[in-house]
Amino acid sequence: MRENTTLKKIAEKLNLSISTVSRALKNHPDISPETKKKVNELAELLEYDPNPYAVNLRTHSSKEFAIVVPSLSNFFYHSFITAIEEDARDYSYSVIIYRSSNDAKIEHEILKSCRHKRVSGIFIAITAETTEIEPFLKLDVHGIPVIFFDKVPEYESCNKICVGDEHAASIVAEEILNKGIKNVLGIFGDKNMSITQARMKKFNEILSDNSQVNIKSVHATSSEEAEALSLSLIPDFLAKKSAVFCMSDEILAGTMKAIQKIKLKMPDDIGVISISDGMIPKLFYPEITYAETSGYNLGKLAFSRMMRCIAGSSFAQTIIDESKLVQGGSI
Amino acid sequence: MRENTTLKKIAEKLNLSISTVSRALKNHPDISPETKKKVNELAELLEYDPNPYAVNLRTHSSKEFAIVVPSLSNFFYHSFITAIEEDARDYSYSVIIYRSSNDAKIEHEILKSCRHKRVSGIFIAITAETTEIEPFLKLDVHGIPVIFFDKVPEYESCNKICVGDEHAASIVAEEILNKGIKNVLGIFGDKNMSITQARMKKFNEILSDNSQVNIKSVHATSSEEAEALSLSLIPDFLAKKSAVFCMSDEILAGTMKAIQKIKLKMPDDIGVISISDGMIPKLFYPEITYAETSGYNLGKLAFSRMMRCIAGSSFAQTIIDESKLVQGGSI
DNA sequence: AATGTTTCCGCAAACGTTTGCGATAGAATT
DNA sequence: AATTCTATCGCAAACGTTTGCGGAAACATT
Repeated sequence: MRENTTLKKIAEKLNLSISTVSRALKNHPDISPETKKKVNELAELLEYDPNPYAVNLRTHSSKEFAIVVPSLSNFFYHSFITAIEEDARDYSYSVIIYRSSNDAKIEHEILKSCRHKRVSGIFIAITAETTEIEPFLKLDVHGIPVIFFDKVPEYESCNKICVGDEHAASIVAEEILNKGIKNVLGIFGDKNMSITQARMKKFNEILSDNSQVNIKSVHATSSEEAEALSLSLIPDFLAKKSAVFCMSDEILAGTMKAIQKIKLKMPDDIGVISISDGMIPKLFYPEITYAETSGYNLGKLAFSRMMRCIAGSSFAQTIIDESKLVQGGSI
Repeated sequence: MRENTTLKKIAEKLNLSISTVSRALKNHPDISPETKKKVNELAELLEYDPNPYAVNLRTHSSKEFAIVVPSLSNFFYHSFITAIEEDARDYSYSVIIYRSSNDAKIEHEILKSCRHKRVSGIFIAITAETTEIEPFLKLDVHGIPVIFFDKVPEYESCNKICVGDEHAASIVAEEILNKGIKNVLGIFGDKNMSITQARMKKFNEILSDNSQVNIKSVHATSSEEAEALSLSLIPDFLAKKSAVFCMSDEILAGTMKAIQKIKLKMPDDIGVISISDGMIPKLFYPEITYAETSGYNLGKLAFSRMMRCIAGSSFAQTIIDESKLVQGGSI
């Protein structure tokens, strides 16, 4: 096992002190140009790279961000991560990705590890079962900023970056009105999730304003359940100009299975519209019209908020990212 | 910013030396049971956790694995990561995930970072443009085992865990023969990729043995290209008992778009079969029959290989994971 | 009572940096 | 010629651990 080159080695070869080498490498004004040149050349040759553990031990700063997500099999998180990584690179931070598996215990361990590694900051989408926020506040006490995104806690005074659930639901509802749809089947997710409540409230609100539209809302907690509901309910909707709204990708997947099974054609037999990050909707023909929730945008917003926190802003803020309608041909 | 508790603080409160506290915490036989009890209790109370930077600086070991993948939006890698994380937890290793974005330069930086962090080991699926393997060999010199998976280099003497491309292609071909298909359109990926060559060779080999089957092979490098090819070629196949084989999810997505566009019914109008991790095939009705390449299996195999390496095995090995046919109803 | 064994614990060095401070030389100022 | 600057550099402490070694009791053996 070959050893890494250290300041000490460079110092010995050049007959200098360790401190001089260290300063030369960071372009400290105390060091003469000639010495700097010599040191830099040898460092280059020996492929010197500072030992991050020693640096951190000394300086208490790690120049790395942590991103914690419940799951990775998700286009939305993937594009969020992409956005963060892009920006982080510009500021020469590196990013490490953690996966909580939607398990509060694992999440807690990850947090602890982040604390001890003294990461520079944490971006986190909490698990569905996360109830305590003290651990997060504790991180702030330790000087590690926490930016919540997507799945955020109820707690008020913390930094949250969310997709605009109300806004997404509203542009979907508007589109339904525009198309002159008279019958709507809305399939929503788990009743207890705040995302469900927000999307459903706004959606029903807008469509109820228009007395000519007939709405039926149901809940499904899995793709299979969405499929079963679609199979049993959609046939009743075929008589008149109608559409089904799927609140999420998971539900959309189930509904599409049913539509294929009954051999319905979009948009004539039935319209389909959803809220999505855009991956699933593009697998079908015609492509599904959807309100796009952009993980990428969210990432950009989260990063700039993070940098502000690191710069010293202790002011907590909730930022909402609005989505835009992407036309498929399904409605 | 509150400070973390250190050995020193515990030592002072208990009027002990730092070394005694350290040893007590690791249950060293030199320490009396009473002292151990006192120390452990106070450590618990103060939420002591060793500073990983100090530990690493001292011991040169980090107890963490790195997983490097080109992309995260991929069910296959996701299940690979899941498998590694499960096993790592059992051995109290933690895992950090890096994303190379299919960029050799970024990959190289990640590798450097891994080296300086002295991760305990690296699991990596290399980028399409990775040509040099010296950096990987250098890691081995530094005592960091590297296990390649999925996308592996040509280089012989290294540890590789791959899906059995030949085997997957063969069971797909067998299924085509079983179903009595006479006309086959095979859509393969980029000609230059070894995975394409392996799958195509075996596929054509088996079907050619059977003189009654008529095969046409084409290449597509994107989902859109696959769709275009499907649109133009599939109509010619409708006359007789025929099927299309999609080498990958990307191609399958394009082909399915075309099939929906032409309004064909599976399996009567045309059969569809593919090699996949299983996510995309389940979005359609009927579900697509596919040879399953399991990231999860690969992960388990990779991990046990890794542990053997850490235990000292310098013997390089290539392990092939065979896949199994998952029946949909598409052929 | 003298010696040998345990049992329990502390000293101090080391890992590789960063950084405040002091030291030395020559140059510039009186 | 005595003094003050300035430019360069080195010393040493600190970050929080781990660990070889040695030391002092307490106990057991002659």
